[in-house]
Amino acid sequence: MPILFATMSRYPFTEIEKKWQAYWEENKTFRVVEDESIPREKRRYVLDMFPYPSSSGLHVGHPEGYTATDIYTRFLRMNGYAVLHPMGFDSFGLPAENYAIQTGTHPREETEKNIDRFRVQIKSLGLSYDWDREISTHRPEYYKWTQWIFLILYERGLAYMEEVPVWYCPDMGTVLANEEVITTPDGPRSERGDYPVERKPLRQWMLRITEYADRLLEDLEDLDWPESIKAMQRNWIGRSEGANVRFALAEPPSEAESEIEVFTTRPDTLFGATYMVLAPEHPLVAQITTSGQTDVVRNYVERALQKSDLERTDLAKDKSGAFTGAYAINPVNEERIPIWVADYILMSYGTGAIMAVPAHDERDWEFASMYDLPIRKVVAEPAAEVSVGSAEPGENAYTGDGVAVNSGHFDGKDTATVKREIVEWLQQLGKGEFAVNYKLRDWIFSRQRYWGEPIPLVHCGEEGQICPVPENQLPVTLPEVESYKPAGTGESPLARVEEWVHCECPDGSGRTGRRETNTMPQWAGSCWYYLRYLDPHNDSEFAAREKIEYWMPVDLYVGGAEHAVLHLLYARFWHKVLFDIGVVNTDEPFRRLVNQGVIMGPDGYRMSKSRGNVVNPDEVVESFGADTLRVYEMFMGPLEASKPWSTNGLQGVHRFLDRVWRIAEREILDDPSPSELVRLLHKTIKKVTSDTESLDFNTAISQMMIFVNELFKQQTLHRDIWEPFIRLLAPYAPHLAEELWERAGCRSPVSLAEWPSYDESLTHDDTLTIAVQVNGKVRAEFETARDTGKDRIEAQARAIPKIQGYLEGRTPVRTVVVPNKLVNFVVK
RNA sequence: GCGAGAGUGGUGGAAUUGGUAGACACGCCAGAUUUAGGAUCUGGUACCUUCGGGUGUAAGGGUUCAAGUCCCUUCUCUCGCACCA
Repeated sequence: MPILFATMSRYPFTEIEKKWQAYWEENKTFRVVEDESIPREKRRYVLDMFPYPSSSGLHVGHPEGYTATDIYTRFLRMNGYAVLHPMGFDSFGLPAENYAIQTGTHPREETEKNIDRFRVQIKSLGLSYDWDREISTHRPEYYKWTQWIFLILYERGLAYMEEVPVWYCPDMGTVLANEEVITTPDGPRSERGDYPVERKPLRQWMLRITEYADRLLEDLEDLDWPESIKAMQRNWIGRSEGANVRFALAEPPSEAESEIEVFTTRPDTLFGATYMVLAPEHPLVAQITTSGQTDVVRNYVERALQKSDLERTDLAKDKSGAFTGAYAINPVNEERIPIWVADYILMSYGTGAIMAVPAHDERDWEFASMYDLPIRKVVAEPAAEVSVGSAEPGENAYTGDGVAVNSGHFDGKDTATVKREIVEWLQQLGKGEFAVNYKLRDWIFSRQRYWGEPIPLVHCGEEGQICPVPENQLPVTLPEVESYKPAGTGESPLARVEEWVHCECPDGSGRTGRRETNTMPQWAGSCWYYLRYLDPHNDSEFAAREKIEYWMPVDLYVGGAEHAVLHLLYARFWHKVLFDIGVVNTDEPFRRLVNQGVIMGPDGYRMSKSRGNVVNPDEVVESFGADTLRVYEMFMGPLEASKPWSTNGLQGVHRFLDRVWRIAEREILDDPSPSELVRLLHKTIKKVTSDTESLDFNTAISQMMIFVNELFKQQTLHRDIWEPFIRLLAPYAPHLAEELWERAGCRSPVSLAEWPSYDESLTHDDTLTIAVQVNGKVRAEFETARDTGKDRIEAQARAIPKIQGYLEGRTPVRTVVVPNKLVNFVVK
């Protein structure tokens, strides 16, 4: 299916675009320096999510966000702002390494090649970046500071090593974070590369992001971010309040293991706990299982551990479990309740054990029904009569709030009160306390890969004491290796480079040490890149304090929603750590966030190579020009909406720019334009100004089209409207605007010209149309002067013969007059 | 199931604080130009109509002089999370 068609254009866009790109580059038109004479409120930091330089090059999704920020940046610049608008590359990552494993070429080679190609492509779009600030995360000058930040985390106890069950990918030979694993019909797989992954306990570097959970949650409040993204982050952090409660074992296997601790959000239902459940991985399972139940339990646990996560978490499947033979004592009523093991309880959440209250939890209800366990109602629905007789379980679990029943001296109290009082009581008994739990886990930070930042630590001496590499020895650079394949031992390829691994301990003791061979995940470099742009060539600091003060925080951050949780949460976490040690000036990095929508293929499906519906921006630039691509992508619809690509729509935009070109072929006259056109210009300036400011680019373009259509109908062209129009067009179609500006004899570049202003009085028409309604239906219209008085308008409306016909013989009820809009006669 | 967002012509989409629904663009129709096609230009284009008008913003109800916009109920779609105790 041909996506592009040849076009007969008389507008020499290729020539124009090359010319002005060269001009901007030579003159460093968009270079920005910290100038203290520019007041704070006239500085802006407008940021794009930097790309991973993949081998397939730019796709049409990239120009969407990049054009949006570019238009906004150019607009601000023309309005006298100093704007920091940088670009760089997130250049560590798996695809380059996988390619290296296959071909033997150094990932750096492939990466640099891709970066060069990306840079050319990005420049061909006429984006106004300050290229002097370009960064790439794989360069030692950059990752020196990524390592430096890691050491801060390490020194503050936020990085630690632990043996954890992790997702291990045999094909890639590496560990992945939970977030990098996706559930598929074929079981859990890696997000990147789509390889199967499995659970395996391994020693890993972890980052204590959970320590920041509350702040990451609370500080979302004040951010100007899409509600959906905030919701996703809240959900991911998953804070829930409740209590930890300890149940004594009826027959403890040992002194040390005499109780089971559970987390519950419903301590008020404690009297309804009729059994307990342990996760199959729970360490107590083996200890407490009675001899008679050993075989059953062992079989069950083995089966459960072999299940993929999908099987285990499939909601549709029936619950399963096994009785351990052991009993626990409910602390509130001394009741003996059975302890089961079941895989609907996850070891990774809470304490890996629960008290089951089947009457008030759907999952427990289902399980209890299946295994015929007792169900006791302890919360009566508020509407129901609270009596002993109504305290029988219904058809389903009742999970709402209500009034306590069957709960000893708590009977009759409402859920909120019981929650509080029961925990206070448990506290006195030493059996429990209030507790908060999070879904958020600590971040598994190490990867057994080559193409990432080496973790700058050395394991020294016999005991393997860990010594950080001091700042003056950073960066710890990647050694050359013979093979990029993982060591196969669960270690990275770096482990095989003996001369690199063996080193002197950096503490100066002369001991020998072994370098940490794990590398950081791809997220590391992108956690702080927005700070490096501030001061990209500084080799004594990650960024100078004055420069941070000058620009931060980021005023507008635009990128895809796919980074809603991971990148944005990690970056916020690192930023808060940097804030805590006092090296950045704000506790949040990105004040305002906007997600551009996905551009779908012309067939309405997500673009993919296999579907063959991928639109290549290079081809669009070649056939229609970068300005057409820019304006079209912005004209498609609201920035945040996902929308399908349309080649016809693209041609429509091209036609618009071509018309502008043909208007420019007229002789420019210095006498004034017809007043109607001047009015239209002022309306256009007003609308384009406010729409550009609010990122409503589609409607701004529509207004420019209206203006051009009108101007096109005129036979003449006057300077008084043409120059302001070119300036309006400049952020959108910068190449064309530069060319027209030069041809109009103005001083280049228009990119740095002043944004046009408008005269409010010229944005309104002198006469306008008033609609006349009878009982809310429009029956007539008439023209009248602007701001005509209410009485006069009503009289004019009443004088219309047709309206008289409607009013005759009817009783007037009231008349509503909205000045400059309408008259509504209400009659009976 | 939970959370977030969205339903407007043949299509993408416009519509200040409630105030003439469908801007702009695509597509389509007619005409001009052209040897023809393409390109370009002009005009038309929500639906129904007995040409008076009537009906229309997912469906139903409500508030109001007036509802795409506010409220309630239902349905559908997209995205995210998903046995989180």
